[in-house]
Amino acid sequence: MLTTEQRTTLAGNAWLSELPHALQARLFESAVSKTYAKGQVIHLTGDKPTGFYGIANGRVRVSQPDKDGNELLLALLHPGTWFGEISLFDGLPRTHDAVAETHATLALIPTSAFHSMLAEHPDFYPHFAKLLCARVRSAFQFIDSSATLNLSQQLVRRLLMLTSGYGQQYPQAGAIEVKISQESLAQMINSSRQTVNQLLQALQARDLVEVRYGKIVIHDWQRLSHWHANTV
Amino acid sequence: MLTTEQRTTLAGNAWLSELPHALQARLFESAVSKTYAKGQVIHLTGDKPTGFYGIANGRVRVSQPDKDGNELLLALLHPGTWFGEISLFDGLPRTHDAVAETHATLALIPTSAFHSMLAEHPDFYPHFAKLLCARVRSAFQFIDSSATLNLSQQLVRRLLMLTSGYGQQYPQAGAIEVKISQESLAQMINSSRQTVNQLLQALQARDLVEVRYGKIVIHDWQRLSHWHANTV
DNA sequence: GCTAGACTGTCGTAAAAGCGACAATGTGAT
DNA sequence: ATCACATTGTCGCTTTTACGACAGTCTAGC
Repeated sequence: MLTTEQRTTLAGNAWLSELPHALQARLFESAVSKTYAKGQVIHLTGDKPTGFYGIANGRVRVSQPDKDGNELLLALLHPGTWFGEISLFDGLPRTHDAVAETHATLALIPTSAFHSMLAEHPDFYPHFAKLLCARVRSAFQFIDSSATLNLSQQLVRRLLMLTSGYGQQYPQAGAIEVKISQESLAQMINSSRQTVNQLLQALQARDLVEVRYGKIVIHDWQRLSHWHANTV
Repeated sequence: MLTTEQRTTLAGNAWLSELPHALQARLFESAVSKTYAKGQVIHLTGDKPTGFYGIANGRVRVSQPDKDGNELLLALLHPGTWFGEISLFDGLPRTHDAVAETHATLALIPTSAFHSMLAEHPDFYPHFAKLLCARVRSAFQFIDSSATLNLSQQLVRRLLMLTSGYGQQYPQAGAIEVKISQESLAQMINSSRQTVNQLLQALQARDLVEVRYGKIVIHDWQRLSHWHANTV
């Protein structure tokens, strides 16, 4: 069972808040509350789909291990974000690892409950199709723009992408801490640690980010986003 | 109306060929045949959705104009490929331009016909969900790997991506001609014309591609794909 | 509190890629 | 057939980035 507070958080999501109330209610009915300890694995690349997850609280890292065993961070998911729908619809294995970065509570809608819900209410389908579309659009935008950005722009875009849940999340209100080393950031944009350090220093000088030990703090997501849009 | 030959081509697609016969038949029923002259626009970025397209013959360029007005090629679609489903499901404007590269015949399933088909047969939904999932998976794979590839690998991956319809197309059997200047290719991987020229020469020396005036010829897609997989 | 290990900041040097220039070649229009 | 124009191939030179090295700083765990 989910608490009222958890439901409020889960409903405060761009996609879910626009769903008809009947669907929202049905989702919450089917949801099972699961808690994860810090560092606990939610699912791994290659796992069979177990269900559709919504984050009630805590933070989830979505990543992939690369060939050298390093973690390649794809997204940092915040409360209110739903994920895991892809494996649910095509039945294929998970494409990424999901790990609880902090102690976290997730709403899980198990595969069977999910499918029986859709069987009962086929009119719910279009809403999930829209969610998938949002992911595709977000990903295509990323691919298109990777052609024209210099390193600094790529770095900022990665930071924005990491913290915006791939087209689903509302931008976070307060400061966002991205726990990632400069080494890992460098890997993500195909660059070197030293160069990333320089770029981050430059961004910090403009008050766009704060560079800390093992993490980047984004105090004003909107500001960073605007800067990115205007320098492209 | 579509000819039998056109139907055979349209059904020879990885996604469509696995659909239940009832859905295939229904798609063909709703389809309108449209022909386009070489260079004719099918739809532009920002257009309202008109329907779901399948290529019966000819070749379609999917691109976006960049800020300098240059064409940023995203995909080269071959007979048997279906496209345009994203705007159909979320009702939002087109994300790309689609232009007939050669004289082309397309099957168009108009928006209204598409939606009434789904209203009548909600059991068709999962199949379209799978198509969307394939796009998402293909795009995510692209994003993940862009972190770890050097220029040459990025170039090859773009060529493969351009010619594989973003997770939908079977690899083409014969030689594939990618009509694109080295200048445009350079733009796509954030590099310079001169560098792309060197990289292409190197690939040509290994018989992986043939460099011609204004185009790249891929004689053996599988071979290029294997080379790419093994050098990562 | 202390300590081991991880991370950051900043050198200098080496390697890679960008970029202007220009000759040579292919293509489509007339 | 000719011609204008786009594209390629290949110089150098300049700029950017990678990479090794090392000192200083932070954090988690005991």
